[in-house]
Amino acid sequence: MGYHEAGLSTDSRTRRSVISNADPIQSIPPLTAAKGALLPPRATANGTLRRLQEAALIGFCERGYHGLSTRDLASATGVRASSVYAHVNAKEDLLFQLVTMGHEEHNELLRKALMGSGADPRDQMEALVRAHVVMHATYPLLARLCNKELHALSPANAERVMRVRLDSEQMFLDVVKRGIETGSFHIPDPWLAVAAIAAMGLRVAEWFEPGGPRSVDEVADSYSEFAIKLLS
Amino acid sequence: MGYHEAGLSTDSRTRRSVISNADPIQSIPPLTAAKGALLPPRATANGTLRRLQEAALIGFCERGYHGLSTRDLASATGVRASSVYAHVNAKEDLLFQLVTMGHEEHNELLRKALMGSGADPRDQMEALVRAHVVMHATYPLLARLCNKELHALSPANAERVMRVRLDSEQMFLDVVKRGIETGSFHIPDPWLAVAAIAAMGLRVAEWFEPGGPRSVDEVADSYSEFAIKLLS
DNA sequence: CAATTACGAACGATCGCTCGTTAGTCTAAT
DNA sequence: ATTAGACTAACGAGCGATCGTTCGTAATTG
Repeated sequence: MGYHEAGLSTDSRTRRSVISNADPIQSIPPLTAAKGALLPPRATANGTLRRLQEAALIGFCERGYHGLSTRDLASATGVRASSVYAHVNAKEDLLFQLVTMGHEEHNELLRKALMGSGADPRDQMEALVRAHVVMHATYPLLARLCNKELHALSPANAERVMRVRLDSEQMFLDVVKRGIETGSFHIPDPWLAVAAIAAMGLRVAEWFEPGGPRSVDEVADSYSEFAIKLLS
Repeated sequence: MGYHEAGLSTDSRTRRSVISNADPIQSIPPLTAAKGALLPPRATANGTLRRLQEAALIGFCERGYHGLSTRDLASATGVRASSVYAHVNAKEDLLFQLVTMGHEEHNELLRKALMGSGADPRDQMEALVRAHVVMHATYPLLARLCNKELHALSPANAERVMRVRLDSEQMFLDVVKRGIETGSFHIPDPWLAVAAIAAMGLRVAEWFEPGGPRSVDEVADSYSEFAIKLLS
């Protein structure tokens, strides 16, 4: 069977016909064809399941979880709708797999960054922000999914994801608190600063393009510098 | 007719039964009952249309555009599904009304902030960030909708919204560029700094609670200080 | 009387998903 | 070497439910 490119047809859920002339001046960027790998190396699935995951990633991002039907998902994968269920138990499983993947990759990158940096809170924070930005610039679709479609998860699955998220947040918070104790940082509200720093990186996934004018490293450098300035 | 609270029933679109014990440790915050007004004063609609807008705002945020059916929307409004169409031509109209409202309110707040500040780029930036944060903390649901559900708009409607958005971005960019010229700011990449500063404020809508430990002013103060530090 | 707002019924389309079947592939016994 | 059986992944058909929307009509309002 030939490998179908994960191109999604026009949204079959918008029934009302729409005058679709006038290409938007700068609408949502066309994310159907990203440059690098869509999924991190920890995504071990291959074959049809892998293509399902990648098509789901693109489709959920472009249309939202409920906006992508299993038939369109199957079509983008090059398979029939019924065949999807030979690989997953439910549509939600795909979302959960992707969101889990994203959160665990993010958490591991942060952890490694922290382990690889010295004892200076400034170095630690730079490493954290760098890893945070690298994640969001390297896997922007996955990051977007993790931040926009959590509502479609069952409560039990959402809880598992949130646990990882809180753990990641705690890493930032611990570094900031220790930096205040050691006199490196001068901030009255550690949580608020962490929220601001994390937010900068999160948003990178919304505009970064692998082939664009800025390299991942340039953005990571700038943002870690921003973070240090912000904390000083 | 009694005013129905905009309580949404459990998601009727998730068919597969799910073991939903174990309340999530900190899942998506319950946004069904916000403290202040859901919509800015520029929302002139009253009566049923107003309640439709507010129920749509809550529902679209909680479940995504395609995740909220017109029947659930009507039910939350205290009306039948067919009655919705006495007030709007299509489901998308409600999303467009809300998203337009949010973007125009945001744009106007920025413009007023800029007009009310002096000639110093630092003051101007502080005013912009303050307005930016105030918007996202005062109308968090509206802000979330504006940043998560644009994909469900028709291309023509998305274009109109993006025009306002680009105009708002330009205000930040102009102030930063002039600040560099006057020697107030020292950064190599104005756009990147604007992206970072804007991102901090955008994220406020995801966690801010009107009755929470931090007041709107406190957050706005901190974030405008962050922005100045970041640009220096 | 005209306009507005609500309603129940129902339209065709699409939803997530299940079922029985089939073709291909690997293993193991003949 | 061949065959039997188990397993896999794909398929078309179709299930009941729900989708966004339309329509004719009744009640209310100015």
